[in-house]
Amino acid sequence: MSSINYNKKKIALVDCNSFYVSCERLFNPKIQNKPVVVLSNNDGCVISRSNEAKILGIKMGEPYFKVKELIKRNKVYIFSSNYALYGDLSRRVMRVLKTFSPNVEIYSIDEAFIDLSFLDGKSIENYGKEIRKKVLKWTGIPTSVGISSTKTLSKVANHIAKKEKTGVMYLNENIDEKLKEFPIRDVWGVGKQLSKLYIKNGIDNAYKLKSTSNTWVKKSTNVLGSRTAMELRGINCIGLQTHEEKRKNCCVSRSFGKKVTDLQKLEEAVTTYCLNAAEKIRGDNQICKALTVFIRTSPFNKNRKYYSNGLTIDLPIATSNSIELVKSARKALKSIYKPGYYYQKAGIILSKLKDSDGKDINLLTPLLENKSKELMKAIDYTNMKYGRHAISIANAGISKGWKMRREHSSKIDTASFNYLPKVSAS
DNA sequence: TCTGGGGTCCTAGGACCC
DNA sequence: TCTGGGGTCCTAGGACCC
Repeated sequence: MSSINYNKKKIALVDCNSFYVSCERLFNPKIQNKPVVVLSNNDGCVISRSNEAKILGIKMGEPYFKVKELIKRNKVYIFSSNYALYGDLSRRVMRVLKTFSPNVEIYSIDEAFIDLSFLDGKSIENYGKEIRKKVLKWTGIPTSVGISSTKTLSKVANHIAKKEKTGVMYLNENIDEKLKEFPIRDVWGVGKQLSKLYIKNGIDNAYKLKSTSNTWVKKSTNVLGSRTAMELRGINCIGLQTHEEKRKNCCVSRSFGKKVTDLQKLEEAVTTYCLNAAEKIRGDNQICKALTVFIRTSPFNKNRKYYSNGLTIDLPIATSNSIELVKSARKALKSIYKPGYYYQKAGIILSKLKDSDGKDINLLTPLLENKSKELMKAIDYTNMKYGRHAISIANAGISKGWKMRREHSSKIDTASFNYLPKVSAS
């Protein structure tokens, strides 16, 4: 007996192909059809690969030093990541996507869910093609479009679309056949741990998870696990989030280019991260009530003792004031710092964020608070105009011996006219 | 020698209260 | 000798995502 789905949703997942690589290619036509990778901060890991690079066997997230030889041998083009560029191009892509439906959820820097329920089943595949065409024409970024009745199924459809010539897949018929070929570890929401658990219980593809009793799934995993299984059955459990919500935490952390041993260098780093984070939350009109500082040595080096620690300070008054935050951050750092270790990474998390609507001004120090607000505005403005940290607090240090490596940067800045991409309007 | 960064959500367990 | 139970709130840690 076939069930009838009234008001069945049609959700498209648009995913930019090898997004960071595609961004670099936009400004460098020579690397079309060539193997290309983009490295994470500090040139640590491979985080984006062109198809040619994937074929060479370079894996996602692989440490750069492990594939360095392979990369050299095959003349793979390498880029250090340039997030300002990718963020800018992402916004352009999303702007185009919003012309296709009033209900768009920007899911990540290179992905968006689009509600296409207003279309009939016949026109939907063509609509997907139109989306791809327009995004490519207006931004130069290639995409894949997967469409189905739930977010989880549209993720599956998108995987399949990546292998289709058209780049579009409407998963509506023979769903079970497709799910039988779909490995469990590739299902959205199934990570390493769940994958292990499912396979141990004989569930090695998406179809088997779909057919497993919900009671078992819920008992063996949690509500998220059962939500995934339900979505595979075509039942919508994960709603479309069409308005952007403000973040609840703000973290700035970096690995160091060289290991750091002394407190002063750590202080410089943590101060810089703190200034960054404070600027970020002020940009969103937020204030924070708590702050965490963490430091750690390398978890990979088996020859040295591992140390990892963090301390959270509950602030007496919620604030976004850089000076206040830096003061607390330094205090936290001092109490977790231990000499004799080779630190690899440090970071700061601003948490318990809330909107700063002016009501939060402390009654005891309204004058001071207002003054510092003006000061923060001035700092943000100057940094925006003259480059990041034209103005900085003395403790941020000048030498920056701990700064990260970025040896392969394309140095493209979309804010500069010299680098505007040429898009053909044919 | 060299292994990213920034998020979200859920759960178990402790603290606390009556 | 006998040492409750149920509720709420918070947090740390884990799992997941890109």
